[in-house]
Amino acid sequence: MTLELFNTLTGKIEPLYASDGKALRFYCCGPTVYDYGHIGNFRTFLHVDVLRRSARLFGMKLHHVMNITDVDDKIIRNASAAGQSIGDYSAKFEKAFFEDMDALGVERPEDVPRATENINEMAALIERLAAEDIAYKAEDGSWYFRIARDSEYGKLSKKDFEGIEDGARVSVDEYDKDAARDFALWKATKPGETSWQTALGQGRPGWHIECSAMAMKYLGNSFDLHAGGEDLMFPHHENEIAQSECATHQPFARHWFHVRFLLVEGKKMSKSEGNFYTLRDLLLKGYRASAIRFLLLSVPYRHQLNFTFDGLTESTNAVDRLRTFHTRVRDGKWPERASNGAAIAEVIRTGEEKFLAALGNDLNTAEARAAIFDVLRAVNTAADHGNFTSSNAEATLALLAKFDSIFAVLEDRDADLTRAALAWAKAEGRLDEADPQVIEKFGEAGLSDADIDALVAERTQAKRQRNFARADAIRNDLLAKGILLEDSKDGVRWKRA
RNA sequence: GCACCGGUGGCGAAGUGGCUAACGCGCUGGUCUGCAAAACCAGUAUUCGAGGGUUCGACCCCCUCCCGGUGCUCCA
Repeated sequence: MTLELFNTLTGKIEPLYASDGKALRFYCCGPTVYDYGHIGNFRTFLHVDVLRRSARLFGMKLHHVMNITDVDDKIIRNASAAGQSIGDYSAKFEKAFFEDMDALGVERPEDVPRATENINEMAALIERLAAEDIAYKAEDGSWYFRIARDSEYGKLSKKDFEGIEDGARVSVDEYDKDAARDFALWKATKPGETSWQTALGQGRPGWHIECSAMAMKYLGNSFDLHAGGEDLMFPHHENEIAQSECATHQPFARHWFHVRFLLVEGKKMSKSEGNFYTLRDLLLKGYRASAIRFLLLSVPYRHQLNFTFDGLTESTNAVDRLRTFHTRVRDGKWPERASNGAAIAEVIRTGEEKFLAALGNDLNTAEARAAIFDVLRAVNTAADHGNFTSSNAEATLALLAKFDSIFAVLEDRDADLTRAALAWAKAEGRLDEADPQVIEKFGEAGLSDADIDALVAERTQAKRQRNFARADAIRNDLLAKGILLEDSKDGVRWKRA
């Protein structure tokens, strides 16, 4: 079975493979750490995570690189407003970014280089371009890329630049450029701004050059795949290609992967629309990290996803069903033999085939999850009818492990993650942003697991004495506090609703 | 304005030129239960934005229109 992906560069679905026969070398444009990440950012990183996990499931080894942009205009502006050095300022948001990625179950790339630690590589790359007069220095000391020298410019975004007159849209002389579309490689700095002394002069790198320099440093001049949000296609990725290929005269990335933007409640997410959410905002409202992950993955990466609170509730319920099912299969006592164990074995086998085929077909996560729910229903039915054996259970658990190696929602870390978000809000003096019910359930005054276990035991005792009034009172109290009880043959299970 | 993407049941969302239009959530009835929850069973789109066309046959191909979204500028 092969993993095929749409390639923006060619406009076709093509097999993904490691061209060096060893590891899939891929680069993903990482965050600019100037603020907390929002769910739009995370949709991209989540789908890149699915790509990475799928590549591994299809047998590939990985060398995944993601940069951290820790110097840029916004960081400089915000750090100075906060009275901090850009190093301290960006370090705070880099840490927060990875906490959020962990909360969402996103794996760490193999290498995560920072822009500020690769200034020399960037300067060296610009010098190579300068040697061929493709890069030129403007009067203010900034360096630009001469687009006129790149006949292939626009091949990724398929833009037609013929009709666009130089200077028609931007005032050229403001930027001291030879042509309006020439883009900055190196920015001369204003006094007081953080800057680096290099052969290019005193200054700081442009945004695009970062990714070219770091991608090639870790992955070589040519590598397998480059990923990012759809907005990066132009100009960022186009410029990366131009710089890199003009410098090395070799193809840059073979395969380009772009994740579409999401909508929030039907509109583009923006602060002015009031529909802008960070992960932390949602956790403080009481939504679970696992539901957010599942929702963001439930629509394939090339389709627009409309993120809604109803959708979040739906995903919460769907994840619950999967977890309940997983627990049932794992903890149940299943017989060695059953009259119809072979039939369900076949259902599990075809379910796995469908699951892998769906992922292999341009990462169709919607179909992949449907395949798992097909198996879920069939197994529940078989189990209810005594047609489910211990070896069927093993096969089901193996399939669920494969499912979870992509979706990563079965393990329940939600309550801990919500508590961590509350602790953060408290430390930042932002506890007022949390839903009061969330504070009640998960805050320091909330019930601990031990408290709940004690109440559950008391209820079991009451039930044994047929004191149903007391038993139901305990159950209702717990429910009011967001704890849901489930009686079963094997005892009482509880979960946080 | 130019370009691109989408419009499938109450909601979300797959999908294919021809088998009963996946799957999830929700809802209704039933089984189980002291009652619930979980689980299961049954039901929940004669129909895929509208109108034309191509075809033996279209939700899927072509044209027109309507609606929503996105890009063309910093943005995941």
